[in-house]
Amino acid sequence: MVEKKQFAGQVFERLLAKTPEPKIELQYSNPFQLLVATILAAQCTDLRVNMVTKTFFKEYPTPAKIARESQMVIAEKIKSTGFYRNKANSLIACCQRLMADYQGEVPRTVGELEKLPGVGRKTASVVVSNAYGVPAISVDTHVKRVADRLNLSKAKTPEATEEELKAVVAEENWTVFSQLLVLHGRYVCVARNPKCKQCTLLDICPSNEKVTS
DNA sequence: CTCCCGATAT
DNA sequence: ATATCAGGAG
Repeated sequence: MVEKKQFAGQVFERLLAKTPEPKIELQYSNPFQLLVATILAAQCTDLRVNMVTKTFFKEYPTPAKIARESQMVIAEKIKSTGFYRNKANSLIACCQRLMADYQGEVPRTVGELEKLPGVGRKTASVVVSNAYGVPAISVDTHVKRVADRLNLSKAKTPEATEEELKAVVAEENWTVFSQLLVLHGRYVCVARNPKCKQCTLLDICPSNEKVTS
């Protein structure tokens, strides 16, 4: 446990040295936009979401309008993010709930957010940490993979990984740590051919010997 | 555990 | 042409 905390701290320091200000790549200018962008980001790259939201947010600046829109109309506009029917339904239902139960505001806790349609634990954590400054570790596919390769977690589920990471990282660093792992996973410790040669963690990574590139 | 889907890397 | 990417709901 103690060694694991030290190891996590070492990972944190090294990644932070490379990226002093790790920030989320989704573009948004308020909690509502971040919520919408993150719902659209399910199984989709942030880059593509940004292409869609750039115009989508001009047309739908608040939950009020989405809540009254038809599924087909929304679906058409978010099509390129994939799973567009599901996401359109989620978005509309989510905005209806925002209007009905939260005066159009985005709730400030993971618990409340998770109750919203289309919002799972990963999305809720992203919103709460980035929009409201609540410490959170959101375990997406990148965090899961990187934590796994670093043996920081051998958990099977994202929920379990989240708990293991929270146990070895100081709470005030949760959000930054989480974002560092996302960026590291997205650009260096990628799924297919991890770029180990240019990895700042190469010498301390338990998975380094198996890789060549 | 299966379904939902377009975009991009190979 | 096909494998892989990237979360949530039922």
